[in-house]
Amino acid sequence: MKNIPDATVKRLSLYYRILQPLSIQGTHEISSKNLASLLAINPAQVRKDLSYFGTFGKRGAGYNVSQLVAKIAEILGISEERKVIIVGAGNLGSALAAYHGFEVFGFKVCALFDTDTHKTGKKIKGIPCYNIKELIQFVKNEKIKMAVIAVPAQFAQQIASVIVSSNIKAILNFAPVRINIPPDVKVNNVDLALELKSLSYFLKNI
Amino acid sequence: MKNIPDATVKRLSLYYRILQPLSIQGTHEISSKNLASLLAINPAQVRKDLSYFGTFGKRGAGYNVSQLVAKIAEILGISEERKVIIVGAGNLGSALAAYHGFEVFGFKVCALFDTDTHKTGKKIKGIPCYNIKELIQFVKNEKIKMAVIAVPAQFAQQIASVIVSSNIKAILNFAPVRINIPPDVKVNNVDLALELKSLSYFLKNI
DNA sequence: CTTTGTGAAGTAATTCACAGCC
DNA sequence: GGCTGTGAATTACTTCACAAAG
Repeated sequence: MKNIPDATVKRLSLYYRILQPLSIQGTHEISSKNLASLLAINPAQVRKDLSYFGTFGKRGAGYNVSQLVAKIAEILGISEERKVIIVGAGNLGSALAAYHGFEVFGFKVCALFDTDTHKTGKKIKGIPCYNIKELIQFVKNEKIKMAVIAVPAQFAQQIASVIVSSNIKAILNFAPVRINIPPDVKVNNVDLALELKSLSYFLKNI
Repeated sequence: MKNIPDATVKRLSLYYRILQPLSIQGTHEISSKNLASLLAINPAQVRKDLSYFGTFGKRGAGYNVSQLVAKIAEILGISEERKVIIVGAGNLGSALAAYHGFEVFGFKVCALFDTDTHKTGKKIKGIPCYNIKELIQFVKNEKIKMAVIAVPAQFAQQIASVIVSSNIKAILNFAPVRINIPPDVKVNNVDLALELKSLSYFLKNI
């Protein structure tokens, strides 16, 4: 497979989110123009993104919605449910545990991990919380493939190392530091303060 | 001012986050090479980013750390504290309210807004929660310039409209939908399910 | 010597524009 | 007529490479 831009993969998610409800409510076909206008992007962008993975459209008509939904689900690997663990059961971690956005889109939060003995051994928002010492075994038993880091910045690196040694290859990092990981592990960073700062810059320059 | 790439502005935040602690612990100077290696990026990138805003370095020596910290703070508009409101006092909203990452970087969460009368009129994690009807007046009185949207997808657009009519020009949107706003308003989207999906794609293609 | 600042070169992503098909 | 698929053109971003300065 060719090198697909990261931006393309993220847009596929957006397409899916638009198309899935349309498919359920019975919309048959959609043109790149219509889909693009729903996302305020360029129609050629939509066509090019899809063309990386094959040719799904009908000239003169557009794309079959339900076919396209199935195809994107397959491309993104969200046909089956993905199990996720969250490390850090503080404010952010437990909010994420309870966040329904994840399950709606096919991700199941299986467990929280923390070091605080006031939290471990209990359920938080319905999700069991374990000690971080149990992480590696749990990941192995439950065949977990994805982890979310929601610990304070100063612990992020050591947690990342534990996660990597558990053989997880995909990490969503909320800690406001860049973490060092082997090249075969993918990290997506969600950096809240950074987003606010970039807004702040915008405000300064209106 | 020329067109500064969005990526440059976001990197400035990263530079700031590295430099600020260095400045406090007394590091005098830093070269673009050193700074770049701390972020695993190219030294020329650092120099080019900074050069958009002026010439701050000393040839042969590098950059004065505390000067640079002050300069970046000024560029990003984080010299003064920025007041922020959060709309939506559910799991995510209240977690964000309690998230210390914001205040550490100079943002103060002044209020939460919700429609649920079980929440309004109370304090949540120490932050007062008001009814959304009071939003416009509050923003005016308190001179709020930034808002965070943490409501479910189906309400995001109408909340965005309220925020826009309150004359706020910068929005951080956590709802998993693209919201339509006038071109003079800046929206940064933080899309958690999207980040997970892009990880999922990565896992499929190892 | 070292390191900056920056035009020029090189990459990557997006958009155009049109041939080909319905 | 309408719309896709895609090479070509454009735009945006990154990296190189070197003159100028300490």
